[in-house]
Amino acid sequence: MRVAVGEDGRGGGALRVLTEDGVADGPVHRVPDLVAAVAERERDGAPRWVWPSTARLYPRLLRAGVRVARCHDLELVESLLLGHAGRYGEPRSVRAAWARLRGEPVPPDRPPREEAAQASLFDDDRERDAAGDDIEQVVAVHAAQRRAIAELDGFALLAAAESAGALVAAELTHDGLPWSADEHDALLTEMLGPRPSGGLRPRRLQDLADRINAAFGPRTHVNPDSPTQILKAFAAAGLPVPSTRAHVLKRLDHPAVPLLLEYKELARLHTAHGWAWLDTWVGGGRFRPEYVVGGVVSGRWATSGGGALQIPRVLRRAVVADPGWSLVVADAAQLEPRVLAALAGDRAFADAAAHGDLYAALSDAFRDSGEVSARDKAKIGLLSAMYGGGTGEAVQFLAVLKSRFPAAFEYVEAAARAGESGRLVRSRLGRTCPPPSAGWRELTSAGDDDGPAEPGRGTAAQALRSRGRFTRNFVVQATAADWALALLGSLRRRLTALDEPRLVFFQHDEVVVHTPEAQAEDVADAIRAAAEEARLLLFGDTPARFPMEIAIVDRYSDAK
DNA sequence: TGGGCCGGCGCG
DNA sequence: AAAGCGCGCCGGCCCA
Repeated sequence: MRVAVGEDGRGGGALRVLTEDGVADGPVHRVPDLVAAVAERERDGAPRWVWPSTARLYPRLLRAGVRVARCHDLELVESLLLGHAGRYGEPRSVRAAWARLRGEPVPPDRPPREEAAQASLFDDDRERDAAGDDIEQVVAVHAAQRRAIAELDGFALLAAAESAGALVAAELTHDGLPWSADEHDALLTEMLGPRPSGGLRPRRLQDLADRINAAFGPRTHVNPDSPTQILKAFAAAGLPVPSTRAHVLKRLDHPAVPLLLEYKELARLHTAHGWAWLDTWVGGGRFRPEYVVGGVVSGRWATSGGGALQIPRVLRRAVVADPGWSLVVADAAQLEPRVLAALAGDRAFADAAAHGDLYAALSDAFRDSGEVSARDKAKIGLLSAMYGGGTGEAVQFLAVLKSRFPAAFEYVEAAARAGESGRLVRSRLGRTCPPPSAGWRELTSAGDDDGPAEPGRGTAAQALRSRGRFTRNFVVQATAADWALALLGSLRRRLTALDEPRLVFFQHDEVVVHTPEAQAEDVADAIRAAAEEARLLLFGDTPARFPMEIAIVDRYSDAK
């Protein structure tokens, strides 16, 4: 059973029962307390909730202690359908979708900030009504989406997985990642010195900054945070460099270099994940980042604050399970090459990807050269195939891959050719890459491959290759995201059955579950089962496997 | 002073 | 050793 939901902007709303196809199957029920109404229906029957936006509605339900099993997120599905039709970036609200159905002018989406502010800003009923949902529109847009989905292979699963992902994302924010502010503070103090007052540099950073200045001599003054000033200082010292990136500096023989490298590393920790970050993002022993489902074209999630997907490895020491609880940390080993093996139906490759270390399994195709191990050659070759590299030694490694695994090789080559000719490519479940920009079409259609390039735009040949690399990678990265989303949905369902364990972190191909110690092994089993279910849902009987590396720990940093 | 771009680097 | 893909965030810096 499905139930359509519309909010009225005052805490109430409307519900309407639908058939699976989305046909209204009863009258509209107006309810004064939407949270209570959803809670009640979820208890007796757990329908699939059809609502405009999980990100807007579900946090309120969670705060009231209400969790739901399934939903259909109209805005996320609208985005997927628009993308499939090559119409990236068009408004995706229910209002906009309704207008498209009726051939009326399509209203633009409201920026997220305005949306967040809306609840508190309205001071009269008319404005509230304008911000609320029209249940008739909800029902009609859902029915149209169901019809469109039915025409597209894999899309029903994609819509369900994306919607389940939205539930997970809201729950991750609500539950939070266990985070020890004391451990974090101790780590910062160890590495940077005591917390400074005001906007001062921590002692260790100031000390390094002073020594860097001394290393450049008495007449030079540099702010180590300024790449421009560092470039000038090295040039003045007779060492012109193209940039101040760590790998460039490493090649220089100058006393400032080791100091600068250390400064950069510590300054990064201080500015990105220092005390200010701790104050802003950690409270009550939990880190609560905001995730953006569908925020990356490939279907990966983005974050809108807190940088949850860029937590430095050294900080994982601050992620500590509650007393009597454990963290179950699981990541999909070498997910992308395995996805390619399954996608391409490359028998030899999939067999190699059936067990254990994939790169090691492929390394018999290569020879150790002393400098580079056979395993590393296999890895470089694979990454080059998936990312579009192919300079230097990678060329030979690619050639070996091509002869050993022709189907996998051809799969990504075909995706690259599609991109270069301006066509769209899709993930296994149908998530579609954005079309090339008008500027790209203009630049590449003239046929002036090596004509004079306009400043800053590059040549047509560069643009073609760049688009080819993008679509080449898209098919693999987006299908890996399909798989991860399917795993997440399956795991969420299994954890609900275990009751207490909670998903607390998700990062592309890795999950962390916070669980009572006694249930840790059950959680590990649930993760393995979810990975297997995702494999079957996406690829059926492929011989490729997606092994999960699982660790049961008290601290995130103790996993691998 | 605030917006926007860029260099650089964290994560996968 | 870096590279080839996808992101977010910071400080510096330029401009209005």
